[in-house]
Amino acid sequence: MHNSSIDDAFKERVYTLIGSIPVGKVAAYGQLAKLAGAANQSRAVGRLLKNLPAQSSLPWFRVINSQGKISFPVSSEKYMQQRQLLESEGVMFINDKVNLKKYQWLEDS
DNA sequence: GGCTGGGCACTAT
DNA sequence: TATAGTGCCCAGC
Repeated sequence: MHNSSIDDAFKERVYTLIGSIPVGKVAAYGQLAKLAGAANQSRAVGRLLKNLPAQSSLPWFRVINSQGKISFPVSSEKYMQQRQLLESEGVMFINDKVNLKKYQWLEDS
């Protein structure tokens, strides 16, 4: 309905998951939501990242959308910062997007 | 304190 | 590319 808030346990699980993404890999918002036990809450994941302190040690930049693209305007500062961090880890961009087949984090591997 | 409307770092057709 | 479905959150009443 209205006035809901992100469950604390869900939050914790998402943070833990993000911290578990290996260097050089990426994960989708929906993927994290599902792993955290709430399949339809991809949007909440995005909200969590937005509220994250800028100096947080969490690798928030390894979270992108299901199309393999960064969820910011291509010319924005945030976009370039995120892209640079990923490229510095060996994640390559082709036409502003990542090859998920190659770089998506598979929880089991 | 309760409701509503609108904005989003989303996804699936 | 566009549209619909979905959920979190904030600003005004």
